[in-house]
Amino acid sequence: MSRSNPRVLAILERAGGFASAQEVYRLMQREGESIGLTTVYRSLQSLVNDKIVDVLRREDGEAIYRLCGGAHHHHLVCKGCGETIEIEGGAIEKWAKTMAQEFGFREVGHTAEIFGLCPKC
Amino acid sequence: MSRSNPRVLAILERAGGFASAQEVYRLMQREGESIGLTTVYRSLQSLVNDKIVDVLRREDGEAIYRLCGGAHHHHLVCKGCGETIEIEGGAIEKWAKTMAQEFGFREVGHTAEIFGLCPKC
DNA sequence: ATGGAAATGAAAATCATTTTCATTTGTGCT
DNA sequence: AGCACAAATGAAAATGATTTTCATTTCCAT
Ligand SMILES: [Zn+2]
Ligand SMILES: [Zn+2]
Ligand SMILES: [Zn+2]
Ligand SMILES: [Zn+2]
Repeated sequence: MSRSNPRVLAILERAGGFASAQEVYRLMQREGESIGLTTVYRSLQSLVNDKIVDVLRREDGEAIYRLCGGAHHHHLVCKGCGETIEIEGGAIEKWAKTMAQEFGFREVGHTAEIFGLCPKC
Repeated sequence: MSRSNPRVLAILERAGGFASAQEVYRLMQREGESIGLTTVYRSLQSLVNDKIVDVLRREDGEAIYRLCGGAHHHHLVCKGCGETIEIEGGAIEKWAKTMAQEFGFREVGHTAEIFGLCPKC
C-alpha cells in the first residue's frame, strides 16, 4: 500500500483537494494512469489512517476524501463549487467541552461544519 | 403515505428516538407489524419532509432517522448506547455567523455534533 | 537467482437505498 | 351495493458504493 499512495494523493491535489473514491478512480483513468478501483479505496483508507486526508460524507452518504492539514480544525464549505476553507473552531472548542462535561460524557469529540455559498457562486 | 407514518413514528419512539430505516423495519417485523421495507423508507422520507424527524449519517454512511423537536438545536450522542441529548448551540451560532461573514459566504447553515461515552457506558 | 511478504486488481459479494410495476386499499359518487 | 379513479403498498429487480476474495505480480533481503 505504498506505490499507489503518492499517485492517489497527487490526483486528490489536482482535483482541488477533495473527491470521492469513485471520482479519484475516474480521474486517474482519464489521465491514463493504470490503477484498480480496489487500490484507490485502499490507498485512500491508508491516507486517512495516516491523517494525511480527511474523510467526511456527502448528503447522499458517499464518502469524500479531502487533503487536510494535521491540526484540529473545522471547515467552511461552498455548496456551489465545493471550495473548502479550513477554519479555527474558536468558541466551539470550549462549548463542546463544557456541554460534554455537563452531561458527564467521557472521551469526547466533535464535528462542526459551516456551509453556504461562497462569494464567487 | 399516511396509514404507515404513525406506525413508523411509534416504532421510532419506542426505539429510543432514533434508528436506521433497516432497523425500523426489523423492529416492526419483530413486533408482528405488517409492513414492507419500501414503505418504511417512504414513511421516513415523508416524516423528514414534514420535519417531524431528523436525518443524519452514521460513520459508515447509513442514514439514521431521529425524532426531533422543531427548533434549531444540536446533539450530544453516546458512541456506546446511542443515547441522544438535544442541546443548545450556544456559542456556535455566533461562531458560524461570524466565520461565514468573514469569508463572504451567503445562505449559510451549519452542523455540529458532540459525541462521546455517556455516564452509563 | 530464490523465497516469502506485501501490494495489486478483477471479479464476486455485500448492503443500503431507489425504482418499477402490479396489486390493494380508500373515497366519493350513483 | 356497485363502480371509477387516485393514492398507498410491497415484492422484486436495479443501482451504486464499498468490501471481500483470491490469484497474480512486484519488492526486497538473502
Ligand atoms: Zn462556491
Ligand atoms: Zn473543534
Ligand atoms: Zn451510552
Ligand atoms: Zn446551531
